[in-house]
Amino acid sequence: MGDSTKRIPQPVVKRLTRYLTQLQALLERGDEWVSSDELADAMGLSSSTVRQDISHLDFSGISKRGYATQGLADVLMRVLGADSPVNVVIVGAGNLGRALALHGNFSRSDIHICAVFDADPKVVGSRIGSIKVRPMRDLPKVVQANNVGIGIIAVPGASAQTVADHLIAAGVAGLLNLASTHILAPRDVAVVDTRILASLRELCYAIKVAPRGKSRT
Amino acid sequence: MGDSTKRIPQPVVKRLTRYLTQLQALLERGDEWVSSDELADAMGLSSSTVRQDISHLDFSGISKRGYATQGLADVLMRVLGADSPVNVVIVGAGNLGRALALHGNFSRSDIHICAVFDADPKVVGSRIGSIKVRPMRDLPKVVQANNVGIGIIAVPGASAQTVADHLIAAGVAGLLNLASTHILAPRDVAVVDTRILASLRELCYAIKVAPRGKSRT
DNA sequence: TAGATTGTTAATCGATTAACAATC
DNA sequence: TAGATTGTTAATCGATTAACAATC
Repeated sequence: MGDSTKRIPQPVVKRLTRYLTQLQALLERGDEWVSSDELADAMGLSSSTVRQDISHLDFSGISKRGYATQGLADVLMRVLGADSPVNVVIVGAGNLGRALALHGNFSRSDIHICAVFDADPKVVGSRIGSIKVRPMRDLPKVVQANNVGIGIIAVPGASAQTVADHLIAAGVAGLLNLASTHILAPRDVAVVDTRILASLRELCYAIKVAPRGKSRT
Repeated sequence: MGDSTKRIPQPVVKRLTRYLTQLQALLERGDEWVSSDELADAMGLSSSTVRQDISHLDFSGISKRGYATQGLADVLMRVLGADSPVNVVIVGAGNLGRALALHGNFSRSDIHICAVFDADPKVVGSRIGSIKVRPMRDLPKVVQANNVGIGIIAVPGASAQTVADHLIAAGVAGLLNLASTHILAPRDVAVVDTRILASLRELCYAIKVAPRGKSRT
């Protein structure tokens, strides 16, 4: 039985976000029930892990039938905080910042991008879709006025820490760091690094130690 | 002492890629030596973890002085496969694909983006920087001709699996998946998900359970 | 030398997996 | 009912941390 008072471990939270994505796909297909085994198969896990993870939630499946897709999705939304909208700002109106601001998935979700900022006066004032790029000095004002919870850092590594400091000072509670450098933040500010370049390096290592064709033991 | 025959655990590889980034920054600053403690501080780890990680490598520090920055960087490059160039293709010439193709960091590294593909005939033929967008039917040819090791999936979730299948059939050994859906691949193909949307959900959870100001125990 | 820092072992911690009784 | 699937406990596995002797 789930105990909503306990903090859910990070690896479990990571998987829960994936379950939610998967459940939403199942809902679109009209599947009313899903078993731990089906979920596990779809995401490359064992059914044991899935059940263990779900046991962190305040939600029960039914023997022989599995989990109610809609019900589980609802609980996950609530637990992950995906049921209440979050305001987000993006700093950096370069290619990556633009791509994120235009990314359709956000508009369909509870994540609302309410402003894009850039330090370059030449970029300030231009439009990304329906969003106007604003100067950095507006940051504190916008963050406070819109109760912005998350700042997305989409600037080169060299300025990432400075931008982070500004966002933290403005009052955001979480940072999504798209730059490749590590960011230092006080403990009460959550930081998630996407590290795309690092992921590529991981891949390079993986294909080096286990090239295709060479079967592993 | 490092044993180059043993596979390095995934969490360690992840951190090694970060060490490399950090070391390269230190090199630019001209630092010749770095201690486990300094590295740990810069990345929010303990010095014990850093030493433990480095012990996987065939590299020794020197008591009282630490690690030779250049030497450690060199070994990391070799171990991670960052010393030999890798050819990469991007599938999807949308905002995200374009952003990646134009991303400066790659050109400065051993990662070489040699082609961008798109299924949309309206996009095929257009240019992204110096790269021309090619039709999907050219994929197998290009992958084989350039010995492409990694395919980057920058398409919407709905077509991600199809694109993955094409890339796998063409012969890539690794996939970087920027779509939010999970991808199934044979065991000899490495897959790394970036899951930007999932990272944002993680952040939502983090700021929900531990909002700023509410000090944790 | 004395002190700082590595390399490594052992202890702790936490996550995953296996197994199975409970149950629909 | 018989069989499938959950929920949960216990066992395993692996990663992190702590500690400290070796060493420059």
